[in-house]
Amino acid sequence: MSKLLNNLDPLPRATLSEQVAKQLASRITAGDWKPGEKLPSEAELCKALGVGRSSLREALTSLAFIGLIRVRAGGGSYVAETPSAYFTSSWLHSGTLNSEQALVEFAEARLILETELAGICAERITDAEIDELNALVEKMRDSTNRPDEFWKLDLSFHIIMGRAAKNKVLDNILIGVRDQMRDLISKSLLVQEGMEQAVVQHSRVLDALRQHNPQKAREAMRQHLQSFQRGYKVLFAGGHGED
Amino acid sequence: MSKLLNNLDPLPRATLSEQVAKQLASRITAGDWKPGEKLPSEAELCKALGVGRSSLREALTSLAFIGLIRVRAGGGSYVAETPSAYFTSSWLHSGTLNSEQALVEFAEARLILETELAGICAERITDAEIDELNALVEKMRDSTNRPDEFWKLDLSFHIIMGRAAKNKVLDNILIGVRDQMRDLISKSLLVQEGMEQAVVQHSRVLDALRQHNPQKAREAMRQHLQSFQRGYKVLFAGGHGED
DNA sequence: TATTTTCATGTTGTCAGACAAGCTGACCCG
DNA sequence: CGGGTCAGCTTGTCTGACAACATGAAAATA
Repeated sequence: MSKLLNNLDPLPRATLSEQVAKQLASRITAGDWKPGEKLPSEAELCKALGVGRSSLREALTSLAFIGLIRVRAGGGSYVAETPSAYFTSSWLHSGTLNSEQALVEFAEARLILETELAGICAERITDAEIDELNALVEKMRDSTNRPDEFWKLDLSFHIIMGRAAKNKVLDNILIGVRDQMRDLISKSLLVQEGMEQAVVQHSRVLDALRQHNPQKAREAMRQHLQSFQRGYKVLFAGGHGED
Repeated sequence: MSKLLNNLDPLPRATLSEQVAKQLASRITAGDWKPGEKLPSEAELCKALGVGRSSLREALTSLAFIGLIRVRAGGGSYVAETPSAYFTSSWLHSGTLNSEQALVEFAEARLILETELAGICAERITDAEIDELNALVEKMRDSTNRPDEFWKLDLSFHIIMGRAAKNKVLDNILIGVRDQMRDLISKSLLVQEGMEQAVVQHSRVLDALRQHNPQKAREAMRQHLQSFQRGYKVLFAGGHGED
């Protein structure tokens, strides 16, 4: 039931309004329209894009909802001055992760976030949560020959840690960042002895958490992620030209 | 032209589809429909909410765009199993920042992010960027009697630092977090000698950046933010019942 | 002339209807 | 019992219509 059904991209049969939304979004982030500038009217955009008003409006309301644009009834649509809100959604939808630079930045962000999270987690984790993590590590030990199974356990470990840190804000941010790197994470485990290493490293992190030692937890997590980074760098250097 | 036009909430003249989107979103996050569950059909929702299909669909496509729900053509709408993407937008639209707990979490997240950002910034900042920051600190020195002016400079300082760190991912995350705390940040400067302190602390951070000393930069930034936290804690303890 | 009022025009908000495309389950046939 | 067919429901998209709103120009007023 779960052979290799894991990473099948749900074939991009995107709806029209979604395509329009993405296109407009990338146009805006690319700078075709700058913050504060007025977009063409709906009628013009419809004609230019060759879509009906419904589709266009669904796209515009989506962009307005995430705060990329601002629409004034009767007055037109404007690129928001502070498109701060956009950061998550833009990652999600416009595939920023193809450039190596973006990848490096994501990895760095994850390293920082996950390291510090481990630190505060060490201060706040409960015994029950420690038991959960322990069970996971045990399972991981038995799954080093099943990559797809293993990577789920790996992810669970980090998710439980996120909960155990008792900071939903950080947890959510980290979930978003991880989500962006999902494919990469699962692939990097396939590199050489990625999984054996990961087991050892996770159990080191767990030890530090068990001792409620933030400094040690941070250090263990940092080592884990750095070796992960080495893993995917090999991957990236090796398989360059897809899409 | 800019007297007290700063923090005027743009009077919630919300569009119908926006109201619907928010209502459905809060229903979902509240657990009325759980991840994986099927929402009622568009026709039913229209009748229940008393809105036309356009408005409802604009709401649904917005929620689909941010990944809260998944819509299958001909098959219905379903709450997404992994609503991770939602975190930003949920902050933005449903005012999560009223509870003290959320506030503490945001402050902690900001402390971590901004501290680490200062660290990598120290490694990568250019001379031109240092000059920019220096000019800002000078201006701050002369603005300790104009809070609204001062807080803009304060914000600019952090924004330039964000750029100088050369990591857009972290920068964007931090922008989002700061955006959530915007009101709080500006208010906390009014507390006692908030601004005089801030000038000193910013210049300490700047010194560390000028020396390209990550450790020192982190420490200076941590002190800055911790004193900021003390500031707003006073504020929060003092003025409890607004709204 | 200077200021205010009015208003025509363009733009967005919302509704309703129509049809295509897609999904689902029941029914029927081999 | 297995498999194909089809009716009915659901979403995707287009079109047309009208209300609400915004804006700038023309007109009325001081």
